[in-house]
Amino acid sequence: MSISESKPSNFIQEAIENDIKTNRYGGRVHTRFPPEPNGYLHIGHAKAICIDFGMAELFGGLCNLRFDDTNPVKEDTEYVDSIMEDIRWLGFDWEDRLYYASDYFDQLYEYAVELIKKGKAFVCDLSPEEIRAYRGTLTEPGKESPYRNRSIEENLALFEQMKAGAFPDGSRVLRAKIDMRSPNMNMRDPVIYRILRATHHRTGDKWCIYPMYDYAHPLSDAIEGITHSLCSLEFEDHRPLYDWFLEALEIPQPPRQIEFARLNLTRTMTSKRKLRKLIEDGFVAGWDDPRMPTLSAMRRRGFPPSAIKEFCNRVGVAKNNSVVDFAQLEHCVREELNLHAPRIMAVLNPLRVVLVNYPEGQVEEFATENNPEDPNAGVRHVPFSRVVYIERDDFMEDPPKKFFRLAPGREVRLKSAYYITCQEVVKDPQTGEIVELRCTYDPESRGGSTPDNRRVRGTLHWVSEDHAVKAEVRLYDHLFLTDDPEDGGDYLANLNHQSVEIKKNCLVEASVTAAETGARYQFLRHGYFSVDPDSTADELVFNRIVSLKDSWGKMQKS
RNA sequence: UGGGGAGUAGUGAAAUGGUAUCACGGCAGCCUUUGGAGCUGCUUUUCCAGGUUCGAAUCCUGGCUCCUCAGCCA
Repeated sequence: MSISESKPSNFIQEAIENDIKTNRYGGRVHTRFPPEPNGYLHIGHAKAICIDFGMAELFGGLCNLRFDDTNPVKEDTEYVDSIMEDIRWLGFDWEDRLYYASDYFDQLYEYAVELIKKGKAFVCDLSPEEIRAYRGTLTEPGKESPYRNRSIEENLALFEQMKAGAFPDGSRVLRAKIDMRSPNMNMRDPVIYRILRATHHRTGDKWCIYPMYDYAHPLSDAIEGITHSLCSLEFEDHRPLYDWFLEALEIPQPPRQIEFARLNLTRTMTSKRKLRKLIEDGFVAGWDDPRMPTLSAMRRRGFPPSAIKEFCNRVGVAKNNSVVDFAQLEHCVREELNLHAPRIMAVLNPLRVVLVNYPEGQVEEFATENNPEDPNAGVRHVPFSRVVYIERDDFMEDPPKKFFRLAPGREVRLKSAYYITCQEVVKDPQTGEIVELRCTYDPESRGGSTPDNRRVRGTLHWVSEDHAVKAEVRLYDHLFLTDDPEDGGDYLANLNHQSVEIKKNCLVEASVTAAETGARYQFLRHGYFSVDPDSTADELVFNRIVSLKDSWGKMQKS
């Protein structure tokens, strides 16, 4: 099956197909992903990346990475590196096509001179406040600047002086001469160059004038030979301006801007300012705290990049503002990990179990499958002995009807090992807390089944006391309690104060001691976990990526 | 209230004048050496009102609701 058949079609794909059919760009498809290096990429960017690179891939075209760095006061090279890392992690490749809008500053300046010569741009001396006042409102037309009809020669001279640093910051701008009466605010003689003395992360102090996005973007696209410039919906009413620059400068085969709705997720906030506040207030540890919606956080948490890509494919491409259920993402993560994550046994809340009739000092090894979904994953051997630990939640002294696990007098299976029956519950005389279970095992049930084929309802995971290793496990939950973090108007009020639970004394199978950072496992009956970089030679630290679906847990809640 | 967009099950998407389809979620059942996974079934939809048509989610007219634009941000 080809890629185009496995994905539902969308309007952008159709538009590109049509352009190919009509030979609009000589059959070429060339897109670009244009981040501003002013912050970390988040899950919303992942959708844009998948669309930009994905469309090019689908049609055998190319996608450039271009940093849209036209505002030096906001941008930093620190972000450049993290953005590249995130895109690569998602599995996309811009090959040798790494560009910066700042690479084009000279060319962009020449284009501006050309606009002036064509009488399509002018230097305006109005202050920012005056420009705002002259712009008019949504319902009233704007007024033309008194500087609008300067001669070409004067504009040329002034613009050159702007570039040369003759004027203070903010004192003058270069504006496109379009239409102050346009109902589209973007066409009311927009500013295209401003004076700004700031050190640029790439061009240093070479420039004291910088182009605006609306001007730099279409021309950067044109310079790179971009055919389809895909962006989000809020740029829809910038499109006439995008086209205006290309037409004014008589760009042949001008690129075409197509807008799509950005991704929103339930229980997720992507506002840079608000996320920063969560960090500053110490609510999360940083931009890569596994609860954050950034790609670096998702990577640390253990989300497989393929799951994120699959998720982006599934949510589709459309023009309506939407909010996708986080469960959809979790589903993609589980689907991927179910197929590929090796299984191990880990006990998060250990309860000691002594098998009273099992010989002291004896150790057996039981073969158990690494992944029942993947026959090629093989088996491993787990050690078993007289004292094991099971999950505290897997025992109840006075169990309700549908509890299929261990209880006094009841028999259950220890996965791949033996059937055991609970004979005695040992409690702390002071607190009444259950400290130990004394059970018998059935030697006939070796490997987990008996000759008489009798059934047991429950199968528990376990670890051997003498062989298990201690680990820290971090259980994550959503950062917000409400689907919409802004519900009620205050996102801080909706914060989930139990969004992380750190469990210090977990016991995991010795087979994972050598696990590398980032390795992903399924902890049997719990969920999927990855090795956090906080792990040391002495102790592994695991992040819960996502839990397994838990029908027992669900029953208990209702 | 000017301009630009968008309205299809709870959520996201498809259907391009011809049986409203898919995924997620929820619910029920089957199966199970993971209460996982898998399988089966159910759940539930074209913003409203007119019109054109044998036939409308799709075309036309009018309305409603939501998003978006008044940075020398991107």
